[in-house]
Amino acid sequence: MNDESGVERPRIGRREAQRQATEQAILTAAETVFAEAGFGGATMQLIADLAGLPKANLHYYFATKEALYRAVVERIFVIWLRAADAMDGAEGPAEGIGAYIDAKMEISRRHPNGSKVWASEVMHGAPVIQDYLETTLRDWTAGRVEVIERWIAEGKMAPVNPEHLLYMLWATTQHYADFNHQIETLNGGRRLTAAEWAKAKASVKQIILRGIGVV
Amino acid sequence: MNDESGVERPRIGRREAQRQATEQAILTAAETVFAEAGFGGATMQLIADLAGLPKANLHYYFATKEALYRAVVERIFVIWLRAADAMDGAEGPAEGIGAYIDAKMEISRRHPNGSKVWASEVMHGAPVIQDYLETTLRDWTAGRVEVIERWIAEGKMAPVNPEHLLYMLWATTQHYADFNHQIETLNGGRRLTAAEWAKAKASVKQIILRGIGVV
DNA sequence: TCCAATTCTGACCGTATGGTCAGGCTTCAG
DNA sequence: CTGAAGCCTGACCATACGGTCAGAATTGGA
Repeated sequence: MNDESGVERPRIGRREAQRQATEQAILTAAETVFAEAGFGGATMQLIADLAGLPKANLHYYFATKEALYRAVVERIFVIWLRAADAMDGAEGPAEGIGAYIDAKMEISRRHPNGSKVWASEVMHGAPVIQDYLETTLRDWTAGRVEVIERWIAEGKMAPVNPEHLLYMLWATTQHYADFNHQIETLNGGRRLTAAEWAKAKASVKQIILRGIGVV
Repeated sequence: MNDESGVERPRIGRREAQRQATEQAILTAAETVFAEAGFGGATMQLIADLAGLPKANLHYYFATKEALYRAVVERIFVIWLRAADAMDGAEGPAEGIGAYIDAKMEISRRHPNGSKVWASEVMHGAPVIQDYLETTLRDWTAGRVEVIERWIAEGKMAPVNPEHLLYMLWATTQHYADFNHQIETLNGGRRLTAAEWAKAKASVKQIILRGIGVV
C-alpha cells in the first residue's frame, strides 16, 4: 500500500489536487444556485449544502459571496470566448457563422446555468464584469465586425449591419439556455431531446444563413 | 370654487383616482427595482423610497413582496400580449411578422425594465407565472404556429419550423431590452438614438424576413 | 358639522443571512 | 517521529430585511 513504489504521481500533489477539485465543486454548485435564485436570492448556506461542505469551509475557499460570484462569472466568460474561435479561420460566412451558431447552441445546451448567470449579470448593469465588456468583448466584437464587412465587400454575403447580426446570433443562441424553462413548457413540459436540439440548430442556421444571403 | 357647479366629474371619485395613481407609481417603482436587483436583491424599502412613500404604507397597498412582484409581472404580460395583435389579420408574413417585430422592438425600447423582470422570472423557472405559460402563452403560440403553417402551405414563405421562428423573434427583439446595457457599452457607452433604433429594427426585419423567404 | 371608513406612519419584532473565530484535525517536509 | 502549515468546523455575532401594529391624519357622505 505504499504509493511511492508505483508509478510517479504527477507533481501536483494530493493536497493541491484536492483543493482544485473542491474549488470546482463549489463553483459548479454556486453556478447552479446563482442561476436559479439570482445573486440576491442565492445564499451561501444553499451553495455549501449543494457542494457538500459546511458554510464556514466555503468561506475558507471564497472569502465573500461577491468573490465567489465573480469567480463564477469569469469562468463562464472563458467558455463563452472559446466559442468565438469557431468563427475564425473560416473561408466565408456559411462556414464561419454556421460553426459559430453550432458552438453557441452547444454551450446553451451544456451550460445553461452559466448562460443564465451571465444574462443576469448583464441585465443588472454588469456590476462585476463591466471592464470585460469594455475591453475583451469590445475588441472581440470589433474584430468580428471587420471580418463580416470583408465578407460583404467580397460579395460572399448580403450587406447587413454586422453589429446587429452579432446581436441576433447572441440573442437567438442564448435564448435556448436562458429561456429553456419556457421552451420546455411549450414543448409539453419535456426537455428537448437530442433530435429536437438538432432541429433547433438547423432551424436557426437555416433562417439566419438565408437571411444574410448565404445558401 | 365649487366643483359641483362645473362639468360632471367622472364618477370615479378623487379617492379612487388617487388610489390608482399611487398603485401605478408603486408598480413602476417596483418594476425598476426588480429589474435592477432581481427579486431577491430588491428590498421593499428601496421600492418605497423610489415610489416616495413610507415602507409601512407600501404594505398597505401590497400585503407582501410576492404580491407586489406578481402584480408587476402580470402588468408586463398584458403589454406583451397586446403586441401579439400586430400579427393578427395580416395578409401574409411580410406584413404580419414585420409588424410583430416592430411592435416587440417598440416594447423593448419603451419597457426595458418590464422585459427584464419577465426574463428574470422565466430564467428562474417561472415560479409565479407558470400557469400563464401553460395556458395563455401555450394557446397563443399554438394559434400563431397555425397561421405560419398556413402561410407556408400557401407558398407565401419558405418552409421553416414555426416554433423556432417564434423563439427567434422573441429572443432577438427582447435582447434589445434585456441586454441593453451590453449593447450600450458596445455602442461607446451611449444609449441608442432614435436613428439607431430605426436601424436596429430595419436590420432585424431585413435578416429575418429574408431568412423566411419573404422580400 | 359629525363620524365612520379609509389612508397613512413611526416604532417595533422575529428571522435569516453573510461573515467571524477559536480551536480541532490532517497532511507532509525534514 | 515531529511540528508547522494548511484545512476543516460548530458556535456565534451584527445586521438587514419582510412584515406588524396601534394609533394619528384625512376624506367624504349624511
